[in-house]
Amino acid sequence: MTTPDVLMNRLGYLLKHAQIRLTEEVAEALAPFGIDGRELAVLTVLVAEYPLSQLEAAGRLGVDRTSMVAIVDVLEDKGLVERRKSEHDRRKNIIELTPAGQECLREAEKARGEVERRLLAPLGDDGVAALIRGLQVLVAGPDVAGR
Amino acid sequence: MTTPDVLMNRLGYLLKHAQIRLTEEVAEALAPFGIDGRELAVLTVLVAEYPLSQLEAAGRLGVDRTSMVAIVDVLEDKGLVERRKSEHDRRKNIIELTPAGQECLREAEKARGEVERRLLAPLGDDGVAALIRGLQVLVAGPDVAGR
DNA sequence: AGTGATAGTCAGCTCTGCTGATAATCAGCT
DNA sequence: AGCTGATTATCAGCAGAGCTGACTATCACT
Repeated sequence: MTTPDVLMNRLGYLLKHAQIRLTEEVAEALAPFGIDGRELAVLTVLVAEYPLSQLEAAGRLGVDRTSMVAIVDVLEDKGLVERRKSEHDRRKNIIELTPAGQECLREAEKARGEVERRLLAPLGDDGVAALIRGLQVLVAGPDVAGR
Repeated sequence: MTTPDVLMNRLGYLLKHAQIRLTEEVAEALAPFGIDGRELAVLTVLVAEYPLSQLEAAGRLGVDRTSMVAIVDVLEDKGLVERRKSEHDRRKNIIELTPAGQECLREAEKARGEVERRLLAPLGDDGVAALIRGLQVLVAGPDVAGR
């Protein structure tokens, strides 16, 4: 490792490369299911208290509404989700998991969890909790501090 | 915040949005200096035990050699660094900080540090150390566990 | 009926990062 | 010295992700 110490304490460097590493490992683990981490996140968020529209799903994931169009296109081509016009508001596309999508979600989520556990194993439970907590503070600002 | 809890524990979501947030805040803090976080990282890494070539700098930052060309172009246009042919190996471009670059590095680095401290303040010293440690493990694999 | 807002879609732009090719230079071998 | 293969910087071009702006269909309110 030729990375100098000064970089190993820079938050920007660490976040960027941690994400690269995680994305690679997750992509490898999800390859057998024919999806990537971004698509799995969409499948995950679709299981909610009520059926979500594209815009609602996009909002929960923090992606753009126009990006969601392409992602749903791909997932629909793969037979994992279906678009359905909402009966209450015909502007909305309700996105529903197909049975294949539910199966894919279950299995892929299991594989993703194993990757995370493996990568974080050296940290121990306390270390993992502290990492998650730190990232939550970064994402949400100080509001989340009291959780 | 409409983000469901299930996402706030997903490493991928947290890493991505933590990086987005940090990039925004750092960009704002660095705007007065006319550089962004990526360029500041290059300036930082140039201060080393010996003068670095473009390839060496790229290696330390984990960016591609072809990307480094464009970054150095920009920094050179801004008058912060200068390319100089190595005398020992005329294939290499030695990248040197100009006086303006050194001044910019000092001030910008101070501003970046303040942003990080502010964002991480709710965590306390122990929380910050645990976050850094967790990210280092993610980046470097389990080899770093014993540090 | 009419007006303004909302949801989905599409075309097109930017940014980043990468591959592949090229020219200059170096190092090792004969 | 000459030849060969590797290395450095550069450039053109491609792919992915995210965004803006425009358009259509639909809704909510008056």
